[in-house]
Amino acid sequence: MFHFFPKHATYSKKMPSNVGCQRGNMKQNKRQFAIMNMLQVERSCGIVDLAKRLDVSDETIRRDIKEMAKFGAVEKIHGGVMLPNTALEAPFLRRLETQRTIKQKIAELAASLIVDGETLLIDNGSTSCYVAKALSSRRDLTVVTNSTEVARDLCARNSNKVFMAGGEIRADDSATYGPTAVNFAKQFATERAILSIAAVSADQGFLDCDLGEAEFKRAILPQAASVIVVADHTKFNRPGVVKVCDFDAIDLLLTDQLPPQSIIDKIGRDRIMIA
Amino acid sequence: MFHFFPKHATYSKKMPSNVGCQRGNMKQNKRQFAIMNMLQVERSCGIVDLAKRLDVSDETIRRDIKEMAKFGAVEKIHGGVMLPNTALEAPFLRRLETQRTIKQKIAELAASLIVDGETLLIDNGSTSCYVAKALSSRRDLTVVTNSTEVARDLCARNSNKVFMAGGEIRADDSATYGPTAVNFAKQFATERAILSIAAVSADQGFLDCDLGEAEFKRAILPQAASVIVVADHTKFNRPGVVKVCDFDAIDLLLTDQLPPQSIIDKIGRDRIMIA
DNA sequence: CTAAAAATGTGATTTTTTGAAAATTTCTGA
DNA sequence: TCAGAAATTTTCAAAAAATCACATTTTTAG
Repeated sequence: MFHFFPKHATYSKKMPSNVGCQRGNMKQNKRQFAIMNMLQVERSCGIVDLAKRLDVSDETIRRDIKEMAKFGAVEKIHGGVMLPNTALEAPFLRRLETQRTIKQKIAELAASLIVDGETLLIDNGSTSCYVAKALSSRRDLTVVTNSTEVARDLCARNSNKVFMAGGEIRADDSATYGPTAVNFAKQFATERAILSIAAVSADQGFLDCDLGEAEFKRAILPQAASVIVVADHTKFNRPGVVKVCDFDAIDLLLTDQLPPQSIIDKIGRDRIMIA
Repeated sequence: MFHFFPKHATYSKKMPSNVGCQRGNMKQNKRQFAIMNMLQVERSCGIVDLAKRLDVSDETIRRDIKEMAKFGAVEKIHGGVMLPNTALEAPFLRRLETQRTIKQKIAELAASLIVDGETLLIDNGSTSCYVAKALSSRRDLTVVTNSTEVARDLCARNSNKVFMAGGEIRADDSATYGPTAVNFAKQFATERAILSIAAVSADQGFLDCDLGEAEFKRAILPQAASVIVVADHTKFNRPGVVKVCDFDAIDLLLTDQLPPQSIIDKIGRDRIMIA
């Protein structure tokens, strides 16, 4: 049985972030998930190589990929597997996988601060996406976002209300940016904003790598009564290009490690929480 | 007994944040709560692993899981548990499954009419979604849509440009409706529109079951130079509630079987194509 | 406090999954 | 094209996990 994907679904293409299966086996499932991840990165993998890396026999890998191939998730080739050409994936989903555990931890912490019925602005970003996923047990949320990923995660459950900003969708991350998105977001006033950030610099404050992203983040800052920034430790004193805001524009920084002293001095220890 | 959820309640679906239990024992409850928490973080857990971590026997964990699974809170898999995927998926993905083969055929036909570089309006609807999927080999498309599914399918590849209408997302189908979405769509002028339709009536023309949907469809009609409607044979002379448009508003009907003569007479045989 | 009910643990039995070896097919390079 | 190598399929035994039945402990209720 192939468990990575639910039994009779049709797959547009992609590795679902929410893995599921009707029945089947755990290890198999995890293995198949791992194989998909490797494929996302490497496009094709050899059987023996996979067997070695996952520490199982070639046979097991063959059985796995046979199942996966049945669903069109991968294509068997002699000696290995590859992604079907229809499965060319947004690089963004790959980004979701890097530092997953850390980001999930931070997301859990963020989610724990949020209660049922709250109103939220959530931007697009891999950590933000995990926050959305971690909010799965909250009810009656009102969420404004420019991210299709966040929107889809939250809209289908628990009587949440989700408002999606329109505009041109960036292929990169399936999110909208630009004036339409910004103007849309400016209509709202929420209790909180959850922001992912690309870089935190002691000198410059919060930075981003992309102008459109930075503009959107800047636009939503004033719309929320309280701003939470989520950023893992790799973001500290890393180069950024566009300034988003100063330290005093945010209320809370959620991260996984205490930042360098220079940054702590600017934000204030009491405005930093470690997951 | 499963205590994570109160005893005799009916669950719409999901883990409530306010855990409760009428009776039962504390340890069980705590264990099951703990399992849910771990699952939120790790998406799947092994039985023996859980047993070790919670310091009880495998059998106990199995019994817990069996109870939890009865309520659909988790799914059993060989060797462990995982969060159900179906619960997290939008209900409309399920709808995608009904009549899949037929819809795919119609979608293939629709896609074959479209060339690289074209500009398209695509609404939300299960057949429309299949059209988007069938367009995977086209390049440089410009697509305007109110459907997150369509948007995500098309945005990540082949240098397509995708414009997503903003607005409140309907939980039902992860698409946007209402004035914001309509006004957004009205900004565009495209070569074609692809419309899914809920019902085709010889007397009334094209109908839909939902006011918001119908309004959106009506709004995009004048924005496209040519309108293609996709509808499988089950839609013929089926009841609808809201009128979308007359027969003369569309240029082509794509379907899988020749409609009843009464409908052919209205549309004209030359404007009907059978997949 | 005590008896009944429920929950848990233990070991035997059955089912499922995995790994290893043999048989078969496919690929590669002369 | 053919031989040898590599990969795949098949088969079967061992290992892991699930299920079942029963003894023991804990919880509940009178």
